[in-house]
Amino acid sequence: MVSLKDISVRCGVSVATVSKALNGHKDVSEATRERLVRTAREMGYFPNAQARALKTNRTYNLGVMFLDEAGRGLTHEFFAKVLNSFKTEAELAGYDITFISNKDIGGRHMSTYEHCKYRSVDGIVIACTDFTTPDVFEVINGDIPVVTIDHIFDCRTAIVSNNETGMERLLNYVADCGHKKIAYIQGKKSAVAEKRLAGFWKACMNRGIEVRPEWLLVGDYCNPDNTYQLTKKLLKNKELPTCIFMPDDYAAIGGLNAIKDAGLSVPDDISAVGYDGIAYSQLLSPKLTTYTQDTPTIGATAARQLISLIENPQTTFTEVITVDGQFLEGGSVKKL
Amino acid sequence: MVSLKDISVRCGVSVATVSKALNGHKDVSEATRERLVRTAREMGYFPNAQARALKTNRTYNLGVMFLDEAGRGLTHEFFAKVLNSFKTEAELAGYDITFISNKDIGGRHMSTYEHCKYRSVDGIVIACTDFTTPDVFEVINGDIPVVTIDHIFDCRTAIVSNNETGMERLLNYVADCGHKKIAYIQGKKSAVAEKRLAGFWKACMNRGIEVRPEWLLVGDYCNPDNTYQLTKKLLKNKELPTCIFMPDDYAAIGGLNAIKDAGLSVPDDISAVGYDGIAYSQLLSPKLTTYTQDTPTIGATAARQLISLIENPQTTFTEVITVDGQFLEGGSVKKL
DNA sequence: TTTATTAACGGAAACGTTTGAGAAACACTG
DNA sequence: CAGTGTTTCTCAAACGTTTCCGTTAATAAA
Repeated sequence: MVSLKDISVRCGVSVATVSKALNGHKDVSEATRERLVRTAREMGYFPNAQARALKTNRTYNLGVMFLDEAGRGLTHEFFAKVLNSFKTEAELAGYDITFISNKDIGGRHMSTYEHCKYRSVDGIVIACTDFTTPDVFEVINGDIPVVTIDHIFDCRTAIVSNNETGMERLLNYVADCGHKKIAYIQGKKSAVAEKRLAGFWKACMNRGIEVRPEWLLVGDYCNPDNTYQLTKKLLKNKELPTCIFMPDDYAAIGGLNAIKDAGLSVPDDISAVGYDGIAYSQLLSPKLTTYTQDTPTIGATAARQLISLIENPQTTFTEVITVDGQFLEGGSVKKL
Repeated sequence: MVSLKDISVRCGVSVATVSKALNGHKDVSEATRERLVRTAREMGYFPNAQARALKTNRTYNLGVMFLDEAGRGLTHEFFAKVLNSFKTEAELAGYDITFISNKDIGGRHMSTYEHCKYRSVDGIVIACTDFTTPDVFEVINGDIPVVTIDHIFDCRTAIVSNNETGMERLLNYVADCGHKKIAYIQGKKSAVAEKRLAGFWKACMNRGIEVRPEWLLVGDYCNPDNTYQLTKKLLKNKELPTCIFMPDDYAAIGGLNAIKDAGLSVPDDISAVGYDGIAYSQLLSPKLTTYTQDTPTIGATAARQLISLIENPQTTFTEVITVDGQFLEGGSVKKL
């Protein structure tokens, strides 16, 4: 690989001058800068990322902390989509991304935060299903810039999906369709689950809809089997709800199967809604009525905020940014 | 961060000795090694990855080149699953992964290979839908260890799914069920598509099944809309096939919808099979009969091979490793 | 006792950058 | 013309490692 030194000997200047010219410093004449930049290009020069990082403590690497209890990781569609847009936006600014996690390296255990230090990432984005682990706390309390997704910590920037208003929107639609007997299967205890439940309650109050405790179940996100079981249980009640809120689109598939297996049909006998707006949901028939999370914006915003935090530490304030999703009308809710 | 120097002053030895002790060199006494290792642990020492890389030209970073024409990236389930197991296996050996691609950084365009050089990755895994791009060739012809997934280059290790025998297995099952009139929608031109088609032809020959040209269509992988259209077209034929081979499970959803929209039912009126064995396929009703690709093994094998190539360049030979999948019987094929 | 060998450790250069402190040259001010 | 600035460039140290080579002391061989 061609180094600064190679360019400097070719052009008869010092290494320092080449470095400054390429980095746009002021104390180098326009003529020599132009000459140096040109030969650098001709010789196919690229800065050595390691050497640069060693000097500047800036790696142009962003750490990505993705963790879900099921261990689906990248297979989790929400994560995958957010990561995809995060990555795209980060690369636009010259950053690459590195997955960080706790791991054993050379017999020595390394926490996630230690992993970050080891790799010297410039910033970290956290998107976990569980934000209460020691690993998360260690990162949050560390001195590396952090943005979190769908969870709010004090003094840290957070990008959150509008889970509360999204769920309100969904319920209002269902109520508009004339439904009054509504069941709700929520995902596992988490900030997201609480926000959605809050939106559900709030909207029910507003619309004068009674929320029956026996129709309020706690299950898992992204777990069709679990939702299948819970839906089955729900359908054993004396009085059936006319509409079921599924934890999310993917889990909903299990719920829909349970309804079908019970000899009922969607939406004629019973209606259902999901959450997320994943691609699959629109391939079902009927299409699932759901609320799409704006994953492209969430990921891109997270990247922009994180990079701003890194590059302008003094002028960037930690804040909570809410990203609105979009209601998606399918055919899974019957108009009564 | 605590450095080798910090440890050396604390213990009253030279930096060189600390380095050697921690790296398990022979010329340091057992007593001092033990002492140094202990205090290193106490002081929370971790090697500085940049400095080490600068000296050794080893970053313990593996480059991942994922590219599909649709730009789905991580959202592509096959890629996501392979990457997941690749990552897990790599981390076990102390490697992290970096996504590599061609990009513009600081006004200067960087090819994928240049990106690799810039980041000094130790090895590269390529999993693309299109292996004929200049970017791929540049990487293949470069001097960094490479393994490819589902595509074979001369003198490069490849991990390939058993697309040919997998498809044979699938056709044999369908033939066993009594089907003789079979349609086949293949994915876009690629090594994978060719292998599968070869398996299909071969098995048809063996079973004495006639392959009619009007039942042989070329479409896209992972594109339900496209498969919907093609299936619709297929169903307009005078004589209908009794079974349709869809490009893959995900695309199959579109195909199944087309069948349903034509007023036909699966498998009573027409049978269908997919390929891949994605989770979603088993949530359909009827469950899709398909052939599961062993993504965990593919990813893990790729990682192990790549690391072996890096760490034992002399004893590791480039080879083609075939990973077998598994036939998955659903209910989408009618027994005639 | 002398010599050769080995074990344990230190010195110092090197990897490719960045950057503050200075130096040389020149132009301006009063 | 002395002093002051400005522009443009070089020097050299530093970042944290690794590794070759040299040194010392101790031990084994002769």
